[in-house]
Amino acid sequence: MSHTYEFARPALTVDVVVFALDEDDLKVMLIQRDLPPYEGAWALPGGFVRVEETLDDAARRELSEETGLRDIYLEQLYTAGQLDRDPRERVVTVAYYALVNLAGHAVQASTDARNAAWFGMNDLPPLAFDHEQILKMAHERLRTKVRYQPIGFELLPERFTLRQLQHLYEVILDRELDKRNFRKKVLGMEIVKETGEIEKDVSHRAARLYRFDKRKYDRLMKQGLHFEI
Amino acid sequence: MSHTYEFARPALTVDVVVFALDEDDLKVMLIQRDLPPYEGAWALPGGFVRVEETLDDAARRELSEETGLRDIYLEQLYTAGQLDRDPRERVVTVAYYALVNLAGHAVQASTDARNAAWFGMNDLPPLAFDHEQILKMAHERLRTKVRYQPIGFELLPERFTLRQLQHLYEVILDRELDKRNFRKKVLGMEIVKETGEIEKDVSHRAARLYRFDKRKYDRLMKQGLHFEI
DNA sequence: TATTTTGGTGTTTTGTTTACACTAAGTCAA
DNA sequence: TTGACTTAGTGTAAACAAAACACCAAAATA
Repeated sequence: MSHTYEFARPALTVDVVVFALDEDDLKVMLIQRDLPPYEGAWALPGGFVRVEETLDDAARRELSEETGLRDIYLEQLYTAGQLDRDPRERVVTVAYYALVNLAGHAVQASTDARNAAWFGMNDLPPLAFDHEQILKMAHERLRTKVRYQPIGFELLPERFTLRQLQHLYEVILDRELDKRNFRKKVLGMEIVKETGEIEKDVSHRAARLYRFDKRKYDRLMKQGLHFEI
Repeated sequence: MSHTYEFARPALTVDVVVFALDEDDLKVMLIQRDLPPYEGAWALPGGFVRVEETLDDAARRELSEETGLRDIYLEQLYTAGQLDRDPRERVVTVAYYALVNLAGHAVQASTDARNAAWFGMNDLPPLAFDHEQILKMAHERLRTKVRYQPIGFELLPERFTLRQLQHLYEVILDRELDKRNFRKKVLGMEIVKETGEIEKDVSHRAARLYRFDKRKYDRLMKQGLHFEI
């Protein structure tokens, strides 16, 4: 079935920059394209927005179809509308970024894409379309936002050590932080809570496990308080 | 001439929240609709994105057609895609916000809209579509962004007094600032420059006129320095 | 049981932010 | 022309926040 409109309409897509964190650095999920244009090149997961779904729904659906990831933190980034960003026709894309903890979510490439894989931010292949630009913007947004919104926790397992949390900030902000000052600050804000447990299977003294206390955070923010790292 | 596609496509529009500042208050430009839906209601200026123009171009074109405003500061806000935001059909809109100084730009309602007018942010009429939500978001963005980006200057004439600048921040941030601390901070950052002139036609002691020094600002930012009010 | 690795903890110094009040310059009206 | 009024312009001290800095404890491993 086809659809006819009085005026020409741009196609509308969503693209998602999915970030994750491993021991060493920040990773992005990419998909190898199995269709022209840019056949064989790596690209952000994404696809067309259906007329009966919201933008957020479209982003979640594409992510689930192409990578198997679901129930993850997702936020709109910006909308790219250059005239020549797709060689076939006018395509406007709403870009999102997502944060996932590697431990909790196994990735499986599925029917839509030949291959899905994680790439280190310092080891990226050439990307299709304007995806390099979108990725750059997402990275920048993550860097600025992580400092005043507690989104970093989305990259960690539910229970984490303060070392892991500090490591997260060091990787994202790309600078070293002082252990004592960091712990003072985080614990002082009272937005993480001890679980009473300690980490297991490590070949050194085990650290306490904490979890992010969202209730407490929301209460503090309502009082006009301030989160900042 | 009509256009046919294999899959249904949402319509794509742009909407612009135009802010200005007068002596008392932050103002927004609204347009009274002369067509259904929401005939007679006030709405943000905006309209359909043409297939051969970028999103920014569409926003500028609509703004110019509907309000006569041109060459003003414009920045993308976010893209709204709820299913029911327009009663006629699925419409996705890319929202922008714009800043203009009232002195430099006379507003003229033109053919597209019966009427364009400024409204104080504390004295808004009911708005068409989801424009209230978009406006709220734009206001929030302005409040946060003005503190760490020198966009406030866009709301002032090219030459301004420190009193005007302080007033701007007080209105946008909705709190009083200390005169001495404010001046210390602004002059200390060295991003405004004395023009050597003083204001005219005021019925009290005339203040010095300054202008924003963009070159200096860019240089400071390149050195990794920080703007914050 | 000695060695290695990471966990966990306070104090001092430095810089930043806030609070606060008076004199100077010009306008206006009596 | 003088007195009253309005806004311009200026510095210091106190409070608070950020940064620098080093050692002992606990657990694992050889």
